Amino acid sequence: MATIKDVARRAGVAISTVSAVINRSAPVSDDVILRVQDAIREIGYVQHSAAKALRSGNSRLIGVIVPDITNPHFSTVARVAEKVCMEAGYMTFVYNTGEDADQEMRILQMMRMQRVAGLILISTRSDAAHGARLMSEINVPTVFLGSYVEEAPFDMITLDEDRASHLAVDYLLGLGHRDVAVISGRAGVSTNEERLNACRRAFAEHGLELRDDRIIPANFSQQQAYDGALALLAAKDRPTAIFALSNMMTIGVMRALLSLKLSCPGDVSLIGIDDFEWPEIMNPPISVVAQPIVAMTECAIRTLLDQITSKKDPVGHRTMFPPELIIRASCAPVGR
Amino acid sequence: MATIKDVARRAGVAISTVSAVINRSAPVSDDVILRVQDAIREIGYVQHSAAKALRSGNSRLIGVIVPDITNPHFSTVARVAEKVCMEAGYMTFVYNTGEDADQEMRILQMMRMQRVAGLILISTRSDAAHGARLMSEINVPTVFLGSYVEEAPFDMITLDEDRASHLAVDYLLGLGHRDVAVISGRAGVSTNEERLNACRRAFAEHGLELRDDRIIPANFSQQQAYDGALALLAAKDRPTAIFALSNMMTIGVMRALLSLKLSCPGDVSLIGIDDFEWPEIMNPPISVVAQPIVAMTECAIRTLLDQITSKKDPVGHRTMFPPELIIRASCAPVGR
DNA sequence: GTGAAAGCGCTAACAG
DNA sequence: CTGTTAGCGCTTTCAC
Repeated sequence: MATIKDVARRAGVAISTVSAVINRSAPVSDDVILRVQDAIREIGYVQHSAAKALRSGNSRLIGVIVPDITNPHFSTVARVAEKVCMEAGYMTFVYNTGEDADQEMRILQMMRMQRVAGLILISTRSDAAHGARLMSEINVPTVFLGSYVEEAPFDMITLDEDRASHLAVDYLLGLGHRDVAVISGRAGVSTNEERLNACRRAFAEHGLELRDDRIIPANFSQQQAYDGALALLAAKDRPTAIFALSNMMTIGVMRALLSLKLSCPGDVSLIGIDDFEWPEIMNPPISVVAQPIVAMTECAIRTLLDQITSKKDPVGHRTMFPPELIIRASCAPVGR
Repeated sequence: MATIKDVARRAGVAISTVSAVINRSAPVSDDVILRVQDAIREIGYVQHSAAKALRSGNSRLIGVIVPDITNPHFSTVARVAEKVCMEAGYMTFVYNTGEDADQEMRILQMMRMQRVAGLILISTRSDAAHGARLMSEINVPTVFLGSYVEEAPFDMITLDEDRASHLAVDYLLGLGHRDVAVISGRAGVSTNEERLNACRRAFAEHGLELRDDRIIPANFSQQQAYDGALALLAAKDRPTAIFALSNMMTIGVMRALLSLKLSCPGDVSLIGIDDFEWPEIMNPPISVVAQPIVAMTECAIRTLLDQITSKKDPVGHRTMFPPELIIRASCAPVGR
């Protein structure tokens, strides 16, 4: 492959001049710029990122770590991150943890080997012990997206989780539901804890209580939500409404409803957090509390890029985005 | 950041010894291995991929280029590629073309800058002119997944497209349908051309003809399929069945059916290529011709890794995977 | 404006 | 088995 040296020889200039032309890092006469550009085209020269990164100490690589790219929520994150980063001259490395903390650490290690300039992290756990491991493995600007981790004082971009749960619970209670079950995500993940605690608070504000046996843990997993909802709905004291704290779990509940031939919202009302791309083709079109994930991702990348550029330490600042209640056809007044 | 030099000093050995330990590239006494590993741990040394790549001429990077990661079909590709590559000690760069040929070229350029060791490519076009551009931009082992490109003699892993269309058309005709519309993908993409031509053949084999005005072009786009299906279905001579040549287009047709309040399969039968992850929550559960995308992706990566290792030129060999007809609730005998 | 030269962190060849 | 050394391709002083 052609090197910068070949370009210099071909254009009849010095190596440093070629570099100056490529990077616009020093003034060069128009005539020379043209000669160099011609030479580059003629011999098909392409910069060698690794060499550049090695010498300059800047990889211009951003790592994006998500639980599972197969979840539409996270593939949107990946797509937006790619776009915004590319516009800023960075490339993205998107990797999946599969919700596994060890895998997360392995990926972090790879990101370090690649000397990424920054990290967007959707972590697998939020506890302090995990934060400590994270801090020992991360030495670049990082921003948390959606969830955050104790003792890891990076900036974070999240949904207003409290408001998200309130929106759903208030809606359900307003419809007259009193026996509501909550399908909850992974214990120890901030997203889940905040949503769940907000549910408890929302019930309390109505003088009601969210009983522990009405909280069905499902680890953010579609399958576990299905299993949990199946057991819940097959019992004779089934709830009149279900609130699922994430998109995949909402799908799991829908499947349970369907396989039990229970009508929704006739027999049971259902609402979830996270919107779906084509809700109208679902049976039934589901009411949700949507999060503005595109805007959140853009904000996360911008925040990260800022931090990389400014080289100032993060302060653990949290930016919250407002959720939106979207009413479709999956909830009805109780006893209808 | 610590370098290999620091490790050597700390362990009291030569740099080359450290390298030998890290890469297992030369025999080293157990005692020394331990000392080196301790030193690595103590000072938190992490290999510098860029330096290693520069020196060794091997980036251990694989580029995966897909149309849109937001499409579940392609996010599965990304996920499987990541997994298989990681097991083989490679990292993946997943990038989206957005079905845009210029963007594809831009990505290819970036991949070249990164000196990727190989490429999995789902290209935006299949014509010879595009093939020529591709050949001038690609200088590493490459395998096409799903589609292929004329004049670009790389190995390819695809579905048995002929059989896929036959499965769907034979099924529909067997149900008595005679007026069937086909929602087709992007003209000039091999996948689409092959599926479409196979449709024509399948009709002919039944002594029927697939009229051109029953082929609705929709560029593999959900929105265009929706628009096309809306016009098609609003007309008074609407077809009794629709065959959509990809998952997103199937969704578009479903939305059109729903917004016109047409019953499926009561008024119109619908079948598509590509399976959905939770068909039961769709309204109605859709019958499809599924492709074994996980196995296909694994095969593509293995083929690529083989080629990288063996350093022998690709021969343009095509491996085809069998499609499977999955009957659910979206097709009924005509006139029911 | 241009050119020479040092060196980023690493591998691999070679001499001990 | 260990140590020395020459670059991989590039950026970046610094002298001209």
